[in-house]
Amino acid sequence: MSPVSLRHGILGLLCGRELSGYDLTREFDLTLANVWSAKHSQIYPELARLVADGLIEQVGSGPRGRKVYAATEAGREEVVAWLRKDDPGRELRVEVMLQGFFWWLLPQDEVLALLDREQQFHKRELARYERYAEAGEILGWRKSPELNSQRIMLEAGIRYERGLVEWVDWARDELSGRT
Amino acid sequence: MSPVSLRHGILGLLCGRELSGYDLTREFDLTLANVWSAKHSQIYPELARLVADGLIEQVGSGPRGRKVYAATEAGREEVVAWLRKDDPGRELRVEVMLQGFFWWLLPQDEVLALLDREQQFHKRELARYERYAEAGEILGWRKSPELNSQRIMLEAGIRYERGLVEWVDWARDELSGRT
DNA sequence: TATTAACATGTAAGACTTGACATGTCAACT
DNA sequence: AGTTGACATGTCAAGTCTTACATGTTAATA
Repeated sequence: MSPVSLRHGILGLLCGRELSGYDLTREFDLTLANVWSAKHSQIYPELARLVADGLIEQVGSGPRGRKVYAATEAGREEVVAWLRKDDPGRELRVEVMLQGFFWWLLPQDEVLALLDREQQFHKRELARYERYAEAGEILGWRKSPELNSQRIMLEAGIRYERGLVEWVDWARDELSGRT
Repeated sequence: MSPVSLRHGILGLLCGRELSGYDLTREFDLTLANVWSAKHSQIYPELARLVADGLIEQVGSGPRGRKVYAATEAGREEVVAWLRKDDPGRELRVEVMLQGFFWWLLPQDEVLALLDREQQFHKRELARYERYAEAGEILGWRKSPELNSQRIMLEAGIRYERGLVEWVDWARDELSGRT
């Protein structure tokens, strides 16, 4: 078997558009990386496997050896089956949150500094997402179903970041001996 | 090098309490799994490496071959250094969120059903966390700094789950052609 | 007293991911 | 004409994680 979610991520993107390995890499970096990251060193071999399995096919080529792929009918069916499967993974794996469990080992002022750092990070992410949402509002998310799904996931990101920004305020209060 | 975050997660727990491999496995399952999961098959070998590196030591034993460990001074320093490192990982890797990007491939009624499923899941998680928070409120989080850190991370979980529950409402609205 | 469930530790193969290595093309600028 | 940076594809070793295998003990219950 090949990397199951990565495989389906690639396949899903190729259901919407024709893309090269390079395009896919950028797509993962720019948008999907927020929930599932992948490097080109994983993507290229997977493309070869997907072709071998008849789930995608090369539909064109371009300068610099560029190869463009699209999902086959079998590929679309595979993605849909994946979307319908019973229990998709919901596990998180976030180092900084693991660290949080051990913050009590640091002096309080350092913890407060770390909380500031986290809040700044999440504020920046939030702003980035909101800019992106606004830009999309203008260009029109409703144009394509693909963009619509993207908008919905972007909203999840916005709420995630907003939640963490507010969480830091709460944590600061809690630490600084709020009554 | 050994699994860096796993190693520090174990080490962090052993800074607070004396625990066996079995205890650590349960601890990961019960609380840490929400941000970083680990199986016993990873934990036991890592314990051996940590002993070899002088970061923990066996401080006791019990029935059924139970071995109890605690962090050494060097181990504590290692954790603190880890907590102070510049950019801890913040990447997420959530299959169901990846799937969301491709929901447009399903008919709308199925997407609404999936959203329901997600909301139910997150409502249950939220309830579980809130029960846990309440229980802790009674028993007193402020008793130990370790519990205090745990409470702060629990709050992050509560806000995370609450955010996703509310996100589903938003998404439902968006899909069902809100004006 | 027999069975079951929880306790307890470990190993190994295979799956997945990362980071480094490796190579080469094309367009724009100096 | 030379340089730089973005485009573009690929491989490999090492690190990380999961699943299944493997074994044995202790306490509680039937």
